[in-house]
Amino acid sequence: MAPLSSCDWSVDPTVTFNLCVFAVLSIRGAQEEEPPDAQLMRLDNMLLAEGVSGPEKGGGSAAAAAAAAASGGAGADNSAEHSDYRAKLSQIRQIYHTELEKYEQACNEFTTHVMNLLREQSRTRPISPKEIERMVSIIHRKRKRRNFNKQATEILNEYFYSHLSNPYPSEEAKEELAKKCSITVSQVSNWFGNKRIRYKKNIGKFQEEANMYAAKTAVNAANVSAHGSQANSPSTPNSAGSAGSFNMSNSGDLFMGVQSLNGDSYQGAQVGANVQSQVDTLRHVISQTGGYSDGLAASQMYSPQGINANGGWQDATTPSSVTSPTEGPGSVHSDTSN
DNA sequence: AGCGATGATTGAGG
DNA sequence: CCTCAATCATCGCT
Repeated sequence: MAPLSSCDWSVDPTVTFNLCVFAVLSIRGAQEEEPPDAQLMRLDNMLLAEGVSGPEKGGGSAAAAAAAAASGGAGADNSAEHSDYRAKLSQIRQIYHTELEKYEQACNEFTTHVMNLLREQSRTRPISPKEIERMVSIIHRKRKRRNFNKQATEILNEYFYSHLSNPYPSEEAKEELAKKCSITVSQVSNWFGNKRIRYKKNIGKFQEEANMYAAKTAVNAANVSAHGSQANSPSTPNSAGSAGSFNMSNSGDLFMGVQSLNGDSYQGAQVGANVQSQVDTLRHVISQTGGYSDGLAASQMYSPQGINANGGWQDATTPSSVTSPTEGPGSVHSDTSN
């Protein structure tokens, strides 16, 4: 909260830089923009249809005024009310647009300032155009937490649960996930970090979810490898976001994750493990959904095998570390670096 | 308003 | 730099 105020535009650019980005972005409470999310799109459309394409609460002076106007104008005579409303609306619209203009101008100013800083920095260290571009895109994005949309969450969950034995996506995988979910790689990292911890903390709570995604993954996999019968995909459109597109290259994870609880032990049988895992998963899920799945018993069913007593994921060999350094230095948390 | 869920941040440890 | 763990801040539902 507070540290933002300590933004100093004249110190070492390297440090100052990010601070300033944050400062400016949070100071201006202007428009909520760039909603990758359907609900916001709807809201935007609504406002558009209303004639005031604008912000919601908070910085939305226009919106507030609109509300005031609406309630104030009500109760009057019909025709008078009408013209009154219209006048106020246009007023609001005007205000909105001037504010918007101001905002954009400030935004541009800041952007050029940032670019100047970057140019300055480029004297001491190499700065790629890509980096500059990224910065600019950061500036133009509103920073406020938003839940990921359903599809993104589904994609992430599918990956998580199908790699339950080692839920550490490589840099590459992260990038792919990020692309699919329309979020940044850092967000993917955050998500997995949170997920791992929260899952581990309360496995029982996630049982249902785990089963659900296991089933889903199994079904998808089954569809994909549906004995080569192409074009026979049943009504499941299997939209771009579904796990199928992950190649299931590693469905062995799912295999391990699920089956070791039955004591079955085709451990080494890698041949056809793909299909085997699907069958297993389905069987498991069926037995779960079909009968007595209760929290306690369930909590032993799934992943625990992957987690050791220390609370680690047994083989914490994090492959993500130095796998494909597409991204050089400066890869921090949060989209600051993206 | 209260509350749980969830995305982001921070600090420690490797 | 990554992960974990704790924590914060906001969302979204009731």
